[in-house]
Amino acid sequence: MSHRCGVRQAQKEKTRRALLDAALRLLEDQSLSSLGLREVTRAVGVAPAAFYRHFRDLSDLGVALVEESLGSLHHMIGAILAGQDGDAERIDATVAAVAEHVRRYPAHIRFIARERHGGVRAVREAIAAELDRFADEVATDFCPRLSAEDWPPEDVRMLAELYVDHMVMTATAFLEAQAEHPGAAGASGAADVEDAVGPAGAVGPAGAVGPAGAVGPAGAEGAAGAEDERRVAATARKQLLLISLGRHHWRDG
Amino acid sequence: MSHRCGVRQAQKEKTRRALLDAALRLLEDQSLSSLGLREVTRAVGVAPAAFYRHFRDLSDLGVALVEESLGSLHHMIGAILAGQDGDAERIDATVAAVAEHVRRYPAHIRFIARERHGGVRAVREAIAAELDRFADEVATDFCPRLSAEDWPPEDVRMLAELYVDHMVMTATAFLEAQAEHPGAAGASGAADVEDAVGPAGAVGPAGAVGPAGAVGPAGAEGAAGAEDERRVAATARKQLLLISLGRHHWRDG
DNA sequence: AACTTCAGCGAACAGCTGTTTACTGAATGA
DNA sequence: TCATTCAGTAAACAGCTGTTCGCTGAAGTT
Repeated sequence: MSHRCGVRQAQKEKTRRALLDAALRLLEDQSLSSLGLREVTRAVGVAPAAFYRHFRDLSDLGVALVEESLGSLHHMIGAILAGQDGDAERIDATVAAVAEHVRRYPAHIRFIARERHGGVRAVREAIAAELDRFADEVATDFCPRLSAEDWPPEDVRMLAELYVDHMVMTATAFLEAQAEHPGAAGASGAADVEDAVGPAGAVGPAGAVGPAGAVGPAGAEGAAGAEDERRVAATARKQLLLISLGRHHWRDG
Repeated sequence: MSHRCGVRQAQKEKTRRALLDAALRLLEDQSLSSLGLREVTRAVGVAPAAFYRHFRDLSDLGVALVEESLGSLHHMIGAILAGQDGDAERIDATVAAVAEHVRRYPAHIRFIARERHGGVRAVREAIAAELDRFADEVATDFCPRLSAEDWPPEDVRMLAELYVDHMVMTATAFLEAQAEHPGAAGASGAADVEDAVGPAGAVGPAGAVGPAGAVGPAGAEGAAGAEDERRVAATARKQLLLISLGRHHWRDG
């Protein structure tokens, strides 16, 4: 038995992905501790027992979703901090990047916002650990600029945590602004779940239950939503500007 | 029928309180959307059907909890903003007040943190509305100082939102710091639930199930918890100081 | 004293939940 | 080619859920 074969592992990964995507979609309307195992398998079209081939628990699935959801954000932040432009420009780029990220993966950041203080301990701790790593990253990326001005490490850390928390806050504010006016989102991030059943491939009652697709009429009504979004962006920019202002005068006394 | 009688209304209010308290206690370990109606009535010791005499839904109970939880905070903030001391002193007083409030009513602010982005729409909206009122209050209390420096109202609002969000963040940080090391909390806020059964007063299986009291051994191990709490307080103070610094230089550039 | 109100009761309802069991049959490896 | 692995199946388990029903008896009213 070679440890990596191919077709078999690929099909398993396929239904694993389907389970994750289905759970993420169901979690837009409820929280993880109220999500049912059968609910997820029913949405995918597999037997309830199949779930245990991939996850021990629903909280296990939740932890996997955490790494996935914050992993995508992880890449974004590196690109932003690399931009060595002026103060205001970097702020603008940051806010724009967060806005686009929320527009592209709404379910991911909704999940993070909802479960950060949610009812499942393991997921809470996973999110906290990942956000801590985020703060580390921000701190080390800011350190070269700030240590030259005699910033003690603990103050750098304090600033980094403020930035990370503010980023999460801004992201959820964008989410709420967009949630009230659906608008037209691009790739919803969740691949189609059809024919992920597996080898046995019984026709079964898969997908016949109801909650398959059905995103909505998707009318062209992005007017009010765009305005709300712009208001959130303006507030976030000003808040970051104010923080930057305080940062520049931090070591004055 | 006089609209206020006495004994009858008082007993009804008594079990209503018991339901609210029991729900708040159960919500320390799970989120509202996973809380069961029977779970609450069982904890109080009443029949499931009795629930409907007081609330239409569990989300209805949730909205009631929101007003109660944030109402207590509402009083605190007025006292803080009344203190006209210097910048650093007001910050110290604020952080200390938040810390004590969290120590006194942990379940309240845990509920707010958990359900602010939770799975129940009505509760989310109630919390958002109440936090908006908070921001209004902060803005109008800060306005006399700032409008003298030509602050436009929208900038005042921006600052107020930053303060409110930071307060919520600080409160949840305190909560997590205390949650890891239980320590000895004062009044837990939840009155005893015993003999709130009602007129019929059947002996029944009330409280015999298990989750009645049992807070824990409550050993004297407040050392590590106090240190974490002090660290959170120090960070919060510095962040508020940095924001104040930015606020003073806002109208310069 | 007779009458009305109404908070709480017990019982029953259909429907759902997580988990275990023994099984099947395609992909894999010798 | 034959034996093995193992992702997925159907069925059954006990237990729980929200909600509705008619009833009871103390509190309140006239």
